[in-house]
Amino acid sequence: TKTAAWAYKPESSPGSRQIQLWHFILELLRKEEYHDVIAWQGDYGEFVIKDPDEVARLWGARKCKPQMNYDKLSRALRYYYNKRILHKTKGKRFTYKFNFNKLVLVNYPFIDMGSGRGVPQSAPPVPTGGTHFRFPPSTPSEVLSSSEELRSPGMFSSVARRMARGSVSDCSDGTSTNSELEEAVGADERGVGPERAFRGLLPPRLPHDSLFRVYGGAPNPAGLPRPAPRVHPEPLSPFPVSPLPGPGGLLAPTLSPALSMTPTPHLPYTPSPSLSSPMMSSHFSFNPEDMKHYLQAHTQSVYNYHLSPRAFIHYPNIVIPQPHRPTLEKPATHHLHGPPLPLSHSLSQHPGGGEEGQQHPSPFKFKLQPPPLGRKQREAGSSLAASASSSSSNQSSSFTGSGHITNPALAAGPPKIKVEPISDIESEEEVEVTDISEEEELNHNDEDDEGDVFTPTPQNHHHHQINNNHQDDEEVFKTPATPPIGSSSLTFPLINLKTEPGQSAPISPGGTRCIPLKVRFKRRWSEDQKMEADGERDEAEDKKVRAEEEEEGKRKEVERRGGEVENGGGRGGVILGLMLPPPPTQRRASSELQRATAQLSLENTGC
DNA sequence: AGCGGAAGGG
DNA sequence: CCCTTCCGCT
Repeated sequence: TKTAAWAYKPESSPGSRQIQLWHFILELLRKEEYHDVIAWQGDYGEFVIKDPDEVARLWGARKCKPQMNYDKLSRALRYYYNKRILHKTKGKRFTYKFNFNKLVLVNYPFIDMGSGRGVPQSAPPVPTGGTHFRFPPSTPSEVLSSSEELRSPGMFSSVARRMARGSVSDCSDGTSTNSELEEAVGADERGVGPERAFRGLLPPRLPHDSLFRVYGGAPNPAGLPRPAPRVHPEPLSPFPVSPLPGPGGLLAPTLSPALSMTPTPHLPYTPSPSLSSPMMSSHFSFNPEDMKHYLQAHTQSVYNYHLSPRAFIHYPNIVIPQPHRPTLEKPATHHLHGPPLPLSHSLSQHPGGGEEGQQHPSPFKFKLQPPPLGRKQREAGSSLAASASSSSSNQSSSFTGSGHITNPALAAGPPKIKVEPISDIESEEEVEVTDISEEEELNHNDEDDEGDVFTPTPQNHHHHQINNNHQDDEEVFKTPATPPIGSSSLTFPLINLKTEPGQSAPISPGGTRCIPLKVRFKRRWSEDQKMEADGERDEAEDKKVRAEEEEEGKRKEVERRGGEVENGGGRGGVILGLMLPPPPTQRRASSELQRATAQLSLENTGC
């Protein structure tokens, strides 16, 4: 369809037969068995290929390309740069970093990347950026774009089943290494399934991740007896689900990095302080009330963790009560303080609700959004003037075009840029999560976040080198923004919630108000952008990157001027999963739903 | 080590 | 589209 079709295709999803390299990488990353080969290391989303040859071998095995080697594999990885799925961590050998800014989970119904076992509950959905946030379709078909298999309503099981199996094995010889396979499959059969899906998939990060866990409503297929039990929320965890170490001793990161935020970007997972609040009911539903609670909890957590204001989720029309905090409290971002507020927000599970209706969980798939458009000139060696004709103007760019906002720099004719992989923009409709802009270098702490700060455009001065080395410093995490409200997308009624302009925005410890979605989105990208912008930008001043940046820059401009421009259209990101809350009618998915998460592994057929 | 163009395959 | 293969340049 118009939108990044390929991204939505099941084939692009984890678990699909046609595995994509990045899915594969993620798969390896989540498996402990491969920790000596490839593992998360460094910054958030950063991973190191410890054994390039082995990774290449595995990849080759999966793709049945015996001739695969790191040189080739790395070429493939480099193509991701343009897609913005990955980027290279400069200065670190064999180290790449996922641009989770661009990756967002889409439809991940219940992703619990948490501990395998337990799985608790899901968290309320956090809209990730898009301008139009859409709630989950009632029927799977809506969710699944076009896949035959996925489309059918009953398909959940089959899908789950398929997804459940996966392994990284060798083509020819039977060297298969799928350790989890059986387990997963077994689980699936029992109706459990997907919950473990993302386990280990992402880099460990802060507790907030759990907050974002989504819960979609998918129930496990027919009432299956739920074997194991869920875990309760960890007492110490602020959110319902706490990342408990998996059986393997590994803890499973829980959510998509894209959604997570953390004050401290360290690899090692650190247990979070506990927060549980009475306020949060144990179960989360997507009705306004619950939503409110959720938001409140979130807000509170933000406070508790001294997170940046940008972390506030802002749902339009919903006013989030301010957490009660004794005085302002720690504006500064230091370590967390001791006694967290109790916040519990476990989600629901009403077992009883009867067999839930059926909601089929949507198998989640990875959605990719096309990279920014923008650089499409390139080909015609000379004539760029007539560009309009040749290059298609994208819709998304449309708004951009409106402007007169041209950045001088941008205005300058972009040199040739290769469009190559960049897919064209997608339409804006859909669940796009686009519109996230980047920029902002973080000045430690939020601060300027407020109105959108403008991006430090590479105005040229060469800067420091790009090593990201110490970037640890900081990084406030960015929160996924909430859906734009105005958009028609909201399906459930939030309207009742009152909103007051004044109050609508939660205030950060520092007194900062909630920033507009757009801004927030922008912020989300900032981290990477920061790196990229500062670093890469310097180096790669000209190049495609530049084009992209420019585009973004324009966008920003627009935003700035226009204030909140609603649609953005912009660039998209790859979405790992977007969580869609269940429609009001079908809520209560409960635990079963949670379990609905599918196993991501891909299958490796014998070649 | 890493980058990215070019061509080709499925 | 998404690599895979080859390759020259840094």
